[in-house]
Amino acid sequence: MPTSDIGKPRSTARSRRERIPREERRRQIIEAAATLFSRKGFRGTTTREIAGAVGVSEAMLFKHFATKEELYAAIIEAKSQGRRVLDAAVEAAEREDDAEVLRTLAREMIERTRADPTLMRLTFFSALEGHVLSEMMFRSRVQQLDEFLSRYIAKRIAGGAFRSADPLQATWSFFGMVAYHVQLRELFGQKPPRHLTTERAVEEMVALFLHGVRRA
Amino acid sequence: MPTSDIGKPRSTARSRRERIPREERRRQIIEAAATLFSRKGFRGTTTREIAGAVGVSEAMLFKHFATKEELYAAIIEAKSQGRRVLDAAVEAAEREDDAEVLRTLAREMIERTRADPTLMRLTFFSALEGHVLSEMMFRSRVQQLDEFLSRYIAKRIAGGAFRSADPLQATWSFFGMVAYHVQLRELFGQKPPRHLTTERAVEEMVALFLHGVRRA
DNA sequence: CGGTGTGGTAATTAAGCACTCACTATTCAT
DNA sequence: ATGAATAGTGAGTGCTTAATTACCACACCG
Repeated sequence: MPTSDIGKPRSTARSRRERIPREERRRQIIEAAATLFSRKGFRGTTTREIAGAVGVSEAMLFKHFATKEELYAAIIEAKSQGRRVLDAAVEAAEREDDAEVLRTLAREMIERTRADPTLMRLTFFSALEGHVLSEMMFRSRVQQLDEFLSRYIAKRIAGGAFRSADPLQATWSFFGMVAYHVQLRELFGQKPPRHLTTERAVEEMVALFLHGVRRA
Repeated sequence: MPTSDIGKPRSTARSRRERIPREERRRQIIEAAATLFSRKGFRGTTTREIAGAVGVSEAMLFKHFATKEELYAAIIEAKSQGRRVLDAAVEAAEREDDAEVLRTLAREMIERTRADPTLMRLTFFSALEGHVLSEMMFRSRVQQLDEFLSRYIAKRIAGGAFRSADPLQATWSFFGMVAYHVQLRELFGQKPPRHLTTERAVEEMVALFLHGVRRA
């Protein structure tokens, strides 16, 4: 690398200064930062890395976000804006098709997390790092699901289809099965035996929830 | 603060240089570091903080552990040495008291984590930060439980007491309920409604596992 | 064509980091 | 007592970090 041209003004080929509109750069930065934070945590990710990933100088980041903290907040806000998981389950709920309600919820949660584990990892990181925004993200994601399923279960109990039980605890139990399934695979890298496909696992969870394991 | 006595040898009151035997200091350091790592992660904790928490100079840490990484390894080793969770469950398993087996496991897991969340938090942090040792810790803690319960379930299926199901998936489903319960309370700070005591939650999990929720 | 706003950079700053070194104090066996 | 071990420290070292500054090139607008 020649040192002679240090400081010289350049207007030649290397000046690959792709001029990109404000909002799009912003999105690029948020996307790159989210990926990195989800992989290495807030503290484990440097602004230099983020800038590098976007292909832009560090100073550019700080034009968009005054502090690293502020960038983090922007990510949380962007990511917690996700579509509702339960659109598909609502229809099954109207038909009172228990198995299908559960199946749909489970499949949707598993599939989404596998497709993009960023959100899950970000959620755990924030919770562990004690970030103020953790609570917000967690609520927006989980609360609506809790309400939907526990309300459905309460209705089925009232209708006599389910035995008497605490609807909220039952909801948490089911989501617990699903969440743990996802954690084992996406977080702890535990690979299940070949015969235990996701399909199969979901069916077993649903069956367990509806019938239990004990005979008669 | 007078500057005149800088560098002067001191043998007076302030020289609170508690001389403590090697092994005990080592334990102190490990304990302090474990607490800090579990609160702020490996990357989020500085060697200065650790030293401060022990009440010792940073240089001292490095007399005991050549690198921060090495200190981390020592923690993992110390912490994964914990007694087996399942001693109490074994006896119930011999009597084939299904409910008691599950109840005991759940209670033990919940109680231990509540008493000292360090291990759980450390496990999540290592998994997220992609630490090599994460796997080790996770395995030593979880594997033996998986084996115990899935073997028990397999036996009960073979004996005709449980309906046919995948024993490993059933195990994960149950531990999922318990793990999620703990995570909600200890990690995400979700406080359950007053009537949902731990006792009650455990009973509901066990009942759900054994009978399911669907009537008849 | 000259100004002005804007997308961009390179170089810098101040603090913080893991880790080291030269040295001091305390213990304890002989 | 004395001296070899060992517990302990204060003051660095070199490097990395988040954040700042000063400056540059281009587009578009009158």
